[in-house]
Amino acid sequence: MEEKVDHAEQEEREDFDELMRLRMEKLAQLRESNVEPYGEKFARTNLAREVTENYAAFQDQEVAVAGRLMARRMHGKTTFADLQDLSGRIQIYLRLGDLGEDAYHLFGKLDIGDILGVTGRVFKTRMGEVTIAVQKFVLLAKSLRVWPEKWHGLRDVELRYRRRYLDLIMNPEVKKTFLTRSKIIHAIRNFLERKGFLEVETPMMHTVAGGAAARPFITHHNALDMDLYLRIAPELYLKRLLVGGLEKVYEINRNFRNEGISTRHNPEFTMLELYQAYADYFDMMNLTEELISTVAREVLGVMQVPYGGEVIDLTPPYRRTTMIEAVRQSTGLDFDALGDDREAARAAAGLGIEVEPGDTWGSLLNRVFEEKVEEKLIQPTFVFDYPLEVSPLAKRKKEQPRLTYRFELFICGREIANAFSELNDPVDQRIRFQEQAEKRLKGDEEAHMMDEDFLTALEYGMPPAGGLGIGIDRLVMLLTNSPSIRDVILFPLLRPRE
RNA sequence: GGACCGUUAGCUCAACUGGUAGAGCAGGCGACUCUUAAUCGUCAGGUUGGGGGUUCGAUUCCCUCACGGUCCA
Repeated sequence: MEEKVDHAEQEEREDFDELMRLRMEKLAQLRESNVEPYGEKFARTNLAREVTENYAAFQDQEVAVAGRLMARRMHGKTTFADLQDLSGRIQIYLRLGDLGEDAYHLFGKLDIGDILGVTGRVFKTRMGEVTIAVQKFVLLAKSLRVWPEKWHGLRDVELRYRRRYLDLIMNPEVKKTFLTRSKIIHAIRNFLERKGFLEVETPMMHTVAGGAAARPFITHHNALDMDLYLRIAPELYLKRLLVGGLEKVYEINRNFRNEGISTRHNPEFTMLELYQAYADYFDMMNLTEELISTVAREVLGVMQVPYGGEVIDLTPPYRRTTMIEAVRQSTGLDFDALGDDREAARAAAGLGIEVEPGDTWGSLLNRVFEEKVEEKLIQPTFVFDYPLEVSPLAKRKKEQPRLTYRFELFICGREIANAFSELNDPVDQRIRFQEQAEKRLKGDEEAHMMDEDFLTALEYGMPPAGGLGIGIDRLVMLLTNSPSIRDVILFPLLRPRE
């Protein structure tokens, strides 16, 4: 066999093994016989599933479908093969007599993974399978790589993430999960649209990383010669829009947090945040219930969803409890009865909680809740009235000033939503920032940064408002019964190979 | 960051207590005009993740590095 120039170049590639070399040779042979291996537009008439599911309508009709060659069964002068497109698979049937010597021989030279367009008449085989008797076919893209095995598919978790495109083809449930994810986000947008919320986009690159307790990623702007932070939350910009009179706004977009990776954390993740002027956190509870149950109904058609070993009932209303009450029920410890930080420290230590020097009544209440209660909240539960110290952007509770008008929603022991009556008192907000700044000075890298520009906005006057954040990835995990956040993010962050 | 588990052919997996690295699928060649994990024959395919050590001999035991998974922080 004569060496082709491009072929020789390709051979120098390290990952160019024997099997790929064979496919490159086929590619050269195709071009030699005037068959272009990378075709152009193909006018398909139907998706595979439309044809297989409506045989009565398609019987004896001519259809044109396109897809990837996933299996081939050759019997001398006839061949069966499976073509897979977005909708699913359909069997195709080719006969030497129908196609002629050249075309039939060409089909024999194709490989699993090649993308084809076929035209033919729909019929049913003796075994009852809806099949296209191909009259002509065209090669639309030659595949140079060997595809995973047809029966066991692609199992290797690392390869599934690194080559998600293979995962999507080989594992139908993966495609289903991401289609569901898309429907969920679509349903949320529709819901908020109906409620009169305006979708906005706020900066992803911040000069002050605010709105959450988290370490940011740092990047650099060359022309301005300054460091910028990838946002950890859009909160402070969305509230500026409340000052600007937009009244009901939301954003669904990425946040970036420079933290560890786990089954529940990816460094970039998708968050819904919304703000409604003249509302409070109880309005946000109602809205949260309505949103989640509406999405479940519209996307899944059911209110009971399996997750892990549990069945979660998303039918509103959800259980509501204060944090103090939740802690009392689980541990018997009543924080209402604890007078000061020292008493709280003694009581928390009695529960086996490790008490640190700077701990206060509020920080200990939060810690006891996180360590003793959170994981037990399997069915949807609103936990409200969070301690002041851990809620620097929430409005202080009038009759209990160590608490705030804040709640989180827990499902399957995980935080799904976080909301408050927004702090709109600029003087109080400044004090909260100053307290956070002190924590930063003491080495707490997750403490909030002082944001003068945001304070300026508050000083102009922000209407009282309810604000809500929902972690979209975690919601999708719940609604698709996915154990890892990597199962609902198409390209989760991985260290590069080699 | 820590603990544990994993990494063998393109893919999915074997290989006992340390003793010549195998199979299926995919691939090449051949046969076959309703198969569907098609079938039959035949051939080829390996730096056992990288490096080091112990040993007459290492996929196997030890150390180390890389990547991934699970749990914990």
